[in-house]
Amino acid sequence: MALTLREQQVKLIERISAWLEQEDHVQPAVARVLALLFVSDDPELTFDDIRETLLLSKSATSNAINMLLQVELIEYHHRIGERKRYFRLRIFEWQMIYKKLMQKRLEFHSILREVAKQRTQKTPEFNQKILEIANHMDKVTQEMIRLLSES
Amino acid sequence: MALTLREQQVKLIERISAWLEQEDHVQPAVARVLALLFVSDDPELTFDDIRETLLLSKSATSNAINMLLQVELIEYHHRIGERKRYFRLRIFEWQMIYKKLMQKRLEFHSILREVAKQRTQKTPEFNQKILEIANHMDKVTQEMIRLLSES
DNA sequence: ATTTTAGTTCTTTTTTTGCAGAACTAAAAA
DNA sequence: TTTTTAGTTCTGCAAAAAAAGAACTAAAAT
Repeated sequence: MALTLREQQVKLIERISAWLEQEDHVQPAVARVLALLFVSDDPELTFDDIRETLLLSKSATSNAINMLLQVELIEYHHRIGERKRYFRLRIFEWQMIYKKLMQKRLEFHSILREVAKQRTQKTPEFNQKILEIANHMDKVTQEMIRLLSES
Repeated sequence: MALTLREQQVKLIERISAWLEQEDHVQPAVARVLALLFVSDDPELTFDDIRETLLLSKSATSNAINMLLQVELIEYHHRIGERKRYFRLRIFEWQMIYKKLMQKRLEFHSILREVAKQRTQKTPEFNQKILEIANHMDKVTQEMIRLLSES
């Protein structure tokens, strides 16, 4: 049976998922599943708890859960003697999540260095500027990653 | 008349725009316009240079340019005696760009604090954990913003 | 005064995404 | 052995996003 959510819980789910959709371009159903795990009274929910509470189809629920598992934002475990999985947040390794975001930025800086190298040689100042910026952004990003590792 | 791009330039445009589309969810035409400004031999291009080189319609070009202007990733100026605008990258204020991204994260941390406050009181450890994480993420993010300001 | 330039805005078409629903599957329970 | 549980996978559709094309506009040039 579906969980009964208080009005404030519903509102928070809306706020969280709106943020995730707009800022991180997380797809709606995925955002709502994640949000539900933040606000539900029980921090561990089953497939059907999620499906029934959010009024999603099985396929949408399955997809959303598998996406969240893949990016390691949630995890599951079994309770002894039970078949179904209990899903919960994994945000407690949030440094890892932030680190991944930073790593992605580093890739972009590499592309920029490639650009600086391959550009026409007729614009040396511009090329140099791109290279400097790539290196500078890279240094700062590395520093951020270090900062996260210490946390 | 359209610019003639070397094969390596085309490949770089593809790499840059693919990254922007996948990691930053920038829409295709916008990503390509930005990419073109990185790789074109001339760092300043007109509306029609862009339109013809990327084979875009006027409306798509107009939209893409205006979006990039709005988020301050590009800027334009006029050459004396000429009517058309010359667009160029503004990535040289990249710290500002990164700062904006970080500021957005802070909003999410605020929502999390709200969650911790509004959750059921029956899971004090879980609530406390959310609060601690929000505060911790916030501190580190602020530190990153400071790091960017120094750069 | 009218034509051209450098775009913008509106409408339509195309493409992509997100989800529902049904059919399917593998393991466990009865 | 068959039935149930706990999902997954496939097909199709509706809505939203992205871009095209045409009509429009304001300033400048002729």
